[in-house]
Amino acid sequence: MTGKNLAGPKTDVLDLGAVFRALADEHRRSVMTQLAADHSDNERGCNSFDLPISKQTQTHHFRVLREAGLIDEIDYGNRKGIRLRRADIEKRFPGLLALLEAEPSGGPLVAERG
Amino acid sequence: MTGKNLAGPKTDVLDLGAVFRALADEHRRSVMTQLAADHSDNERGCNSFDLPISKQTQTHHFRVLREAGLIDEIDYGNRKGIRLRRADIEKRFPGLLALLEAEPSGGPLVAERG
DNA sequence: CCTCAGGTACGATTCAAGTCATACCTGAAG
DNA sequence: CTTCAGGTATGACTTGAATCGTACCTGAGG
Repeated sequence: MTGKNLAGPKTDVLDLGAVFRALADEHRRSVMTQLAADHSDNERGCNSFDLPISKQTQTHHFRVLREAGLIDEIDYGNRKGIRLRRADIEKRFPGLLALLEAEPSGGPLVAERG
Repeated sequence: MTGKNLAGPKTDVLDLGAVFRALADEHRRSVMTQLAADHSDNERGCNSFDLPISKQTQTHHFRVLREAGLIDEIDYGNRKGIRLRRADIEKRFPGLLALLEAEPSGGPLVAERG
C-alpha cells in the first residue's frame, strides 16, 4: 500500500484566516518552520519534529495544519507521513514560507542543542 | 498638542508569533487589510474601520495590533490616530503586507456593500 | 493468535482570548 | 461649570483552543 492522502478537503479554498490561526501556535509554527527550511520537500515522519507534547496533541496539531491546507498527511495505517504543500502555499500566499524560513529553526522550543 | 505616540514598546523585537496571533482574529485582520490597501499611509481614526463590535473591544484589538508592532497609536486625549507601520513591517517581514493586500478589503465582515 | 509501536477517537480539564456592562477619564464646545 | 463624544480601565462571562488520560484501532513481527 502506498498510503492514502488525507489532505483532499481544502485545496483551492485556502483561507488566510485559517492559515494565520494555524501559524499562531508555537508548536505548529515550529513544524512549519522546519518544513519550510528543508527544500528537499521529502516526506517526513511525525516524530522527526521533536515536539515536547503528547502524541494525542500532536495528532491534533497536524490535523489543524492539514485542514488549513499547509501540509499533506499520508496515512499508512499504523504510520503517517507529512509533506509540505509548498507549491500550493507559494501560489496562494507568495512569500509566506520565506517568512517562516527566516525564523530560527524550531524557534524557542529547540533553542540551541548542537 | 500633536499627540503622543503610544507604540514605543516593541520596535525591533517584532515577534512573528505575536504577529500571527494578532492576524488570526477576523476583526484585526480586517483593520490590517484596509490599512495595507491604502498606500497613502495617512493617519486614520478608529471609527474609519466600521467594526461591528463595541468600542471597548475595539480598544482591545488596537492594543493587540500595537503590541504586535503592526500599528502606531497616536493619543490626542479624547481622540486617537492609527497609522500602519509599513516600513517596519516590510523590513522584518517582507511580503506580509502583500498577503493582506491580496485579501478582499474588509473580508467577510463587509461583504459587498457598494 | 499475541505483542508492540504509532496513531486516532472521545471526553475532561485548563487556560487564553473575544466580548460586553459599568464606570471613569479626556478634551472640545456651549 | 455642564454636556457630549471618543477612549480607557476593570470585571465578568463565554467561547474556543491546547492539553492530556483512557480506550481503541492499525499494521509489522513473532
